[in-house]
Amino acid sequence: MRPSTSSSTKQRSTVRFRRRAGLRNGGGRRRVWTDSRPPLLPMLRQLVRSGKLADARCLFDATPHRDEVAYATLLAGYAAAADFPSAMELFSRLRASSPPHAAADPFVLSPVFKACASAAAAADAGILRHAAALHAFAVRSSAVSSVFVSTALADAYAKGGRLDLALQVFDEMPCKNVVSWTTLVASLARAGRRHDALRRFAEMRASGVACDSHAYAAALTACADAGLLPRGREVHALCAKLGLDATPYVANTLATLYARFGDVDRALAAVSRMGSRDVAAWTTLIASYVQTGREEEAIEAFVRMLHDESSNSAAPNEYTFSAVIAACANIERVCLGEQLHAQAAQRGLSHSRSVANSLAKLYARCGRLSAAHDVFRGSIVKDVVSWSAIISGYAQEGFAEEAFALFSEMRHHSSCPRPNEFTLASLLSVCASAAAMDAGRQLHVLAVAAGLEHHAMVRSSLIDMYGKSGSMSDADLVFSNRTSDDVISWTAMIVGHAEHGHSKEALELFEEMCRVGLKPDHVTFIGVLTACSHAGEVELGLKYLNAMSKRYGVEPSKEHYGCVVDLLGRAGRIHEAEELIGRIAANERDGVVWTSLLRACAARGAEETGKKAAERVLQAEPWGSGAHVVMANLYASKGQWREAAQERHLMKQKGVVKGAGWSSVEVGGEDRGVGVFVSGDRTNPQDNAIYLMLDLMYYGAGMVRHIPDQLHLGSEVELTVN
DNA sequence: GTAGGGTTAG
Repeated sequence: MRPSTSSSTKQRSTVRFRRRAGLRNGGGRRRVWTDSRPPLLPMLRQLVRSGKLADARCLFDATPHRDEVAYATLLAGYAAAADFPSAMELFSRLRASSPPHAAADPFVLSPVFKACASAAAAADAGILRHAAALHAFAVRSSAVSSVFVSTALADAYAKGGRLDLALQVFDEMPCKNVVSWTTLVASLARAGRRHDALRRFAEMRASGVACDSHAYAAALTACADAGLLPRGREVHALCAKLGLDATPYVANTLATLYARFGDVDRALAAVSRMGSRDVAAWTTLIASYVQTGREEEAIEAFVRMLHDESSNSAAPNEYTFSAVIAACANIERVCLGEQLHAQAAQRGLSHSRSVANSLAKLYARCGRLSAAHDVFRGSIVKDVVSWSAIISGYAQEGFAEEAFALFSEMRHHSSCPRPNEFTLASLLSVCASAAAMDAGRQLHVLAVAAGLEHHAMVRSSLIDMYGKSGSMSDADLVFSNRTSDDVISWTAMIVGHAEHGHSKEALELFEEMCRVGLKPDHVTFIGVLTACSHAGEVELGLKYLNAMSKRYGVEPSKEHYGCVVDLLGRAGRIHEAEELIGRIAANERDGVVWTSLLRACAARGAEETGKKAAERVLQAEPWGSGAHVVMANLYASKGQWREAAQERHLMKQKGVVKGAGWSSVEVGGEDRGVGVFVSGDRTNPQDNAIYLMLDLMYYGAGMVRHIPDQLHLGSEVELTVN
């Protein structure tokens, strides 16, 4: 081939690239092409492609004639290896040794920004200063008008947590193509602004840009994270039309979307559309099982994957370990979880953020908060998931103060992760169980500010929090303002009304929920049966219990039977209640249902059945004191003082101690907190003042009505304010 | 010789 031909082809293609890249003065400057180029490039390319960057660098350094193409090739290698320092060093050398236009070449600058983006994604906090300096250079040299350069720059800003700067770069792009649009969509979604991401996706389609599989994958991720199944279905239809639903990226995203909504069949169908199963596909499969409550199958799939590992290239990675450890967490198999912890450590994966996060969840879920805490404190980079995991761990164990302290620490942390729906939901659940509505309201404000108030997870937690704090009107306000429907929000409303004794509202909501096509779950039926119980609607309760499996496909569990046992017992239908207990699977029968029956017997003075129930309670919970107390009361109510005393004696003999009852109250003022009342506690420094106030209160109350003699509370109750 | 996407953890 004659050099002149080769050279002119090169120049034409360069001009074409510049036009496509949107460079303003596209063909304005010329490259100097040597007629007899040394065979540097093919060898360099080969070394870079096989990842031998050190060798590539030796070759590069040993070659006297190096043009921008050689620089760009090596820079691309550094970018792919996420080696920002090397990329920066090489770029600086080019700037120092060549005329300015060499460093301003989009082919050179783009990989430098890409390396920047990878470093930013790896939470390298110092990277933003470099990005800004390079940005300034790109503006001065006009390289920023290349869509390649500006896209990579915007991506670096977005991954470094400066979405504002990224958006600015996007806005100033002279032209956008499918890649820059996709970067924009993905950046917004990653920052938690999923609705904005979807708006931009719509804008992108309207602008006439042809979407590819990358674009659909980004949009589907936004749908899945925003909790928008219908939108996800629409996007699915769009990409299915183009046949893009079988590409691995899209298929995995689709599976995630459906699994997140509990539709394991569609999730599995999506995975099976892929030709071969790589690590990500295996991981998606395992994760789909986990998210749909099929943990055993998840673990089996993981084992199958390990068996395939030797013959296949699909070795589990950090994401896989995350998923399977999460499976162990859900079903509280801490021993298996520990083994996986060791396995991951052996493979050098235990310090990866995702593995650490699921380990924290595992230990927290299995009641080993200190182990969870160690994992959390031991992880070097913490993201919003790490914080949410540990906050949720404390929240689920009822440690409200610790949960809020961690939340405050998170908000003051240097990386300052934005709270998301998981963080808020965990904290709201703590507020709900502590009936701390003030804190709950503040979280509500935070949710609005973060644009998360319409997320199903947040909405249902808000409804639950207001309901449990006693304000059904606030719960109703949140519920009425909903922009989409989900089972959990409806259920929270039903349970809220049921627990407030608004049985009619609860049951009406239930019927309406079924009318709009939502499928009630087992929690919904707890609410329904509680409502029946509070209203004394025995027949209705029995009707719903029978309809559960027949009509709604929800198998009643011991909790449901327990509600109805309680209902029958309160109505005095003790025999039927006893019969119903017989319908609970023997291995599920626990002390709770027998306690319900026992209480009913006590209320009705049904001594014989009561004795039997008490026996069963004691069989199930030999350490418990409830049965003895109730039986003692039963005997006492019938004037059988000797039997009553015998029960008390029995308790003492067995060394059973009734745990101290406690209660809590929100304390306002400067140092807001939750005060805990506990019987027999003398730790409060202000106990004299508290005593005095209590005496005054009892005195006041005594003026109004007679205080029964057996309530010697004045001498027992003290107040502890934490 | 240049830019974007998937799987995970709460």
